Amino acid sequence: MDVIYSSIQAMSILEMHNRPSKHTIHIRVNHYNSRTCALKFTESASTYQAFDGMPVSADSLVWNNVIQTHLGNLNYNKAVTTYQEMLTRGIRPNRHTLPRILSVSRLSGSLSLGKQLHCQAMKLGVCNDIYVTGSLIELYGHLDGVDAAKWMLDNSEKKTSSAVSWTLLAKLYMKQNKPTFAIDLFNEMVESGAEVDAVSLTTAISACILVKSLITGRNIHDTARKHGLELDVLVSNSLVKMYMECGSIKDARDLFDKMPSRDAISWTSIIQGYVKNGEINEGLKLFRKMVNDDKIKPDAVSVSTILPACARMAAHKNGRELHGYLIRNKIPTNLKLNNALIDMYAKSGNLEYSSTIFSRTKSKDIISWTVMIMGYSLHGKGDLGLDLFKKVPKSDTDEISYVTALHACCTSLKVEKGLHYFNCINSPNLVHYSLMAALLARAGKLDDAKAFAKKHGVEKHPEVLRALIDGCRIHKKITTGKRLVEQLCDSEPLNADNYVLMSNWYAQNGGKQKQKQEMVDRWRETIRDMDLKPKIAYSWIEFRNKVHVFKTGDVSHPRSERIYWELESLMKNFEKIEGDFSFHDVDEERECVPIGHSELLAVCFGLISTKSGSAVRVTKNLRVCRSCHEAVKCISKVVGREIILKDPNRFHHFKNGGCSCQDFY
DNA sequence: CTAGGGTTAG
Repeated sequence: MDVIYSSIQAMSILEMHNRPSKHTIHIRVNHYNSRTCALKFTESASTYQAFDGMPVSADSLVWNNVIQTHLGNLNYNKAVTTYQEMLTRGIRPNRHTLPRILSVSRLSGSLSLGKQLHCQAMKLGVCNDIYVTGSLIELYGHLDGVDAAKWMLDNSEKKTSSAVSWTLLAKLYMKQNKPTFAIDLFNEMVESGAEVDAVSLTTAISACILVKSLITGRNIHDTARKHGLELDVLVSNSLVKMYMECGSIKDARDLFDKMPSRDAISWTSIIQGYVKNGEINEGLKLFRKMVNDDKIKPDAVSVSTILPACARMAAHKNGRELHGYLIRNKIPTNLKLNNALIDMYAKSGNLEYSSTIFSRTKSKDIISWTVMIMGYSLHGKGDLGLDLFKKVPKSDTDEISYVTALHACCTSLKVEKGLHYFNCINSPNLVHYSLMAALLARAGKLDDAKAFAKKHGVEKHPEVLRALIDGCRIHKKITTGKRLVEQLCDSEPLNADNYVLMSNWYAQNGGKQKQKQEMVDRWRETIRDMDLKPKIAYSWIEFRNKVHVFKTGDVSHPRSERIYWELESLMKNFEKIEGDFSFHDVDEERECVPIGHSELLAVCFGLISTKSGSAVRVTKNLRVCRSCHEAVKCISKVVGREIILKDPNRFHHFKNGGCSCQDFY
């Protein structure tokens, strides 16, 4: 209170006397390279003899507070004027003044002011103060490059350079995306005998996370142990995160369990780690444990780190549980959290909830619009998405919102509109190009699509090629498609999925059975010979708060036998209904399993586990294959239930023998 | 009287 009062008092005094002074000190602007500037400053030190006459005054405290207040209010000009006024009045700046005014010069982006201040700091004899050194490192680091900052640290008196200075510099390296430099710096610091503290360890550990080096991470863990800081909450939080990011869940968990006290960050990072590794069940379990056992209230931030995971996993019930938690505990939501909820519900198949939250969100930003439009589009409701896009304030649109507009055009096959929106984009990027190519190709305008790609010089790009291939698949342009797949393999020779695509192309379109099989086998061999690893297909479904995962031909599920029995009896039904229904011998997943594709297993598990009439929601990590798509259409009719299948590209709402994607998947 | 800590949605 006193501080505030004295600041106000000082300010009013200053304002009263706020007229130009007769003896303003003129400070020469130095343009020397920062590596040499300190020397030059010394040479020109005689310019600043004025300081010598200044008495050390208790008044500095008040002035420092005024500068501090202006700094806190981001009022840089006023801070500088105050500092000048201070000088003209003969108040000697001290080691508390310089860091503040140096921050002002850094934040206002003025290197020349900073250099003048550096010079004054030397003249005033405060240059070796650790706070002054720190702010100079920050100043040079942000305005004159990290090398200048390094020079600062190297030339500061080692005995005064605290861990803070080292850490500041390490942070600068990390901003420059040079985490190895940060790690080297940390090791140098340890060797130099400077005190190792929690923050410097944390910084070094986050550098390890960037380089994903478990070995380096373990070394730093050892250092932390030696200094007795292993269980410091800051250090162990970042170690837990490091182990998770570097792929050692076990180390992360061991340390986490050892921690004497955990905060919301500890819990959030271990949960996020599990979720990132696909172990969403364990993540949710820990979330409940955090709330119930540790009595920690996750805030909006920690919930919104977990929600996107639910969105990715399409774990609708889990996401809803989190949402329910927020409501029950009256946790104040913010726009980001609301957007994450809209996105989560849309991506996990519950558009109604999405649009409810969306319409209740008062101050929408462009992300709110984007996630909602994308939500509609993912569910095959491109028209609704486009209606919504019309309502987006024009000034808010950005490149990503146009991505959703084009996506919506794609799902509703609106070629003219697509072209119109494409022309509205200031600087289109590859995503826009490939969506446009996909739109044209899907609409059957394959030549236009190719011409479009060529015109923009993206005709060889994998994403564009994939879009064109899709068009060929839908419109049965078998020969053109094959050529494009070959091009795709040429342009990405190490992507196994391309050869899988090639193999499937032959399997589905390759003419005579024997010849077909030969080609399929040949491509399989290629994949094996090149030692490439195609993605493994799996599907999952939520049941009783757990996510059940199925791989192709999976027999590991406890109810496996019952699942296959169900599948076989359903198959008999299709034959009756569809006549010549049959599966392809090879599909997009490389496996030669006639039935037992992961999505069918998950669907059947859903059918036998939930009550009749309710919708079954399944998610798959790869695109659903054509035969499964047909099969699920039939199943929806036979069992009279809605089946919602999410693949990486879209949602398929199967109902009464049809699909929302209208076979344009 | 003062710097360095984890960053959340498309």
